[in-house]
Amino acid sequence: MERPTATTRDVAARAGCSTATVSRVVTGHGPVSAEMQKRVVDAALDLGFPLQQAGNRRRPVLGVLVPSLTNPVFAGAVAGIEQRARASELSIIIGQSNYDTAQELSVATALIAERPVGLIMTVCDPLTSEAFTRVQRQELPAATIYNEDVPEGFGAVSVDNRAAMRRLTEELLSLGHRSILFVGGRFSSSDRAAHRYRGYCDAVEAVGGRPLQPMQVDFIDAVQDVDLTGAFAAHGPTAVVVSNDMLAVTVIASLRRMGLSVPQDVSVTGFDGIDLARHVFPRLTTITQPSRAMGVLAASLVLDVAAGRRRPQHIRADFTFASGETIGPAPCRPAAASSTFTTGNRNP
Amino acid sequence: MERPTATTRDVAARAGCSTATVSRVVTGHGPVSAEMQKRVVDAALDLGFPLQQAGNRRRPVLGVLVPSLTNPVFAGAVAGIEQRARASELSIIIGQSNYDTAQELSVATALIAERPVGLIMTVCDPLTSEAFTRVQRQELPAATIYNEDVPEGFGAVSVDNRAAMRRLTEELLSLGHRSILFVGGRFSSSDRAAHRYRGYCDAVEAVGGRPLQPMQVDFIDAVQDVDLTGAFAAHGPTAVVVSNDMLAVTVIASLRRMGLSVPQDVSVTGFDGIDLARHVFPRLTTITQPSRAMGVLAASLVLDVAAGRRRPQHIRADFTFASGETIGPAPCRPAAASSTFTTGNRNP
DNA sequence: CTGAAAGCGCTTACAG
DNA sequence: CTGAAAGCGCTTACAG
Repeated sequence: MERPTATTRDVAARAGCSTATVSRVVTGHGPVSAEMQKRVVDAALDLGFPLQQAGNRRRPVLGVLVPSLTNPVFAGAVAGIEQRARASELSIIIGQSNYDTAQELSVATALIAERPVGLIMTVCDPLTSEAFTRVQRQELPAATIYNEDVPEGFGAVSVDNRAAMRRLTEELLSLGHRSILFVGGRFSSSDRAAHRYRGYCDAVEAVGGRPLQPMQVDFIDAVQDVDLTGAFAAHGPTAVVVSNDMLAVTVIASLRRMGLSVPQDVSVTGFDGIDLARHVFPRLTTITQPSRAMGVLAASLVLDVAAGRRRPQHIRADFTFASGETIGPAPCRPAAASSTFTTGNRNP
Repeated sequence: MERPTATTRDVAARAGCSTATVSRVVTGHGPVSAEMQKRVVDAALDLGFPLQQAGNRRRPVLGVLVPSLTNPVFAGAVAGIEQRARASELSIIIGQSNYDTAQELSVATALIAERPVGLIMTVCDPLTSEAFTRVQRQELPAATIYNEDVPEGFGAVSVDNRAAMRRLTEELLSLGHRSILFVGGRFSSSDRAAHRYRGYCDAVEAVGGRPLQPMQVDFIDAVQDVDLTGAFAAHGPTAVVVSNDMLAVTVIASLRRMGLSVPQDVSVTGFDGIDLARHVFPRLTTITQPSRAMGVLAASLVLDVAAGRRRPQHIRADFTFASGETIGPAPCRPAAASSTFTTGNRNP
């Protein structure tokens, strides 16, 4: 894997010139005749001496750490980061944590070792993330994206998750729903889910209701079936607020399998606003985050900080309420009372 | 952005030792006392001298070039590549071409300049891609993923796109469909689409039919609406085979807007088998490619070639037919005859 | 435009 | 364990 790399001396010998001339060709600094240029380049290619078209030295890189690339929210942000990085002639290096704090730490360590110009990351939870504190210690220009509870002095780009989920829940309350279930990723793996749950609680408590316990789902990206029978038996919810679109689509499929139709029997909302949410039927009611733009913003911030042009700051991106077809008026009779469901529930 | 980096000499001065000792601490080679280790590390941190925990040198990298990260097919492959690369202590560097040959070339050039251990890429079309030939000239361990028509001696991982699309089309033919429309990305941006179209032709011609002209859509990833009115007016198809899942979901939404229901009025198939395709309603009938596994395979191949353990080879991954609910028997009366549609078509 | 030579940053046997 | 010194790969004023 490591062939003993040729040196400028080797190239000089083969090209019949001095190492100085080789160096001039390689760096692109200093005058070289076209003839000599060609001889040196040929010799370099023959010997496999690293000599790229323009700028043979590795470009500075920007490190990116996300939970998963297969969730379009993160892929969208990364796409934005890549676009912004490329505009500044930077490459991006990517690692995935798979929503796991141990992997998060090892990937962050590896990214730091690449000596990136800066780092952009979504960690499980900044309050507990070792990866996060390690990056802080490095005093590397860095910003989180999507995360909440990021300390001052560290960059951050996010929407107001709590307010956004409150908005969604209020929509359901105004449609008459009084038993609303929250389904999200495990809070220890996603501070976003935790904050969204708080927004749900805000809305429910504001009308004098009592929030239900959150249903936390283990997930990586392969969205499995979600077993909602227990929660439906216990609470008979007429609506489910789900903490992200991918999971919401799965929840809808699970409900359908339970014999419940959306939105007639149960209303469902998502969160993120991935492209597909707009095209599925029924169209998902959700909160849209400008993922790609948030990626661009985060990259710009980190690059500006790295260049000493700006202080790290917290940026709140605007979310929008994406009206869809997955919510409707609360049915008179809660879904849990439907025969399909209660029958199914008697079985172990 | 480029502060004049401190040298070993500076660190040595501050730590009160020789440059040799500094070098030993930095490289981790050679004996150093715990006391001295600490002094040098402190001095290095104070001066911002690059000195990471373990292995301060940049890890070798694997370059990855994909059309777009926001299409889950590519994100899935990249996730697999990242996983495999990490297992070998490599980082991955990523670039997107946005399905554009010019960007493809500039990104490829940038990736080559990073001196990667190897390169994995999906190009618009290997037969015409300058990026592809440039990588070939570099004699860098490399493999395409998803692409067809890759020359021998270059690695490749893909499913048999033509056979897979033939399989899908045959399914529709067996349901009685005789006017089937092919909708895909522009062939100049996607050799996959071109090959899939051939598979469609194979199936149609095998039953003595005449293939329709392909409808080629410009796309990046923000899947827009697809205007199918012209094609429906001209051919009155009872089925649409779409060259990827993302686009298929958009096509279904467009048909719905035209007042046509799937699969009652029109059958639709996708291609790729992205996670969401399994969960949307009606469940998409499609071909599933093992994207993540293909990413792992491609990464393994390139790493093996780089290590001299294997020759570049072409690997065909198995596709599976994913039965769904978006296809049904051909209706007696073609969809084009529906009143909604023909009326709309009279307007300019 | 080119090379000999000085120099820079880093590493590494060689002494002690 | 540590340093003085030699050395390596590369770059860059300095002559010509």
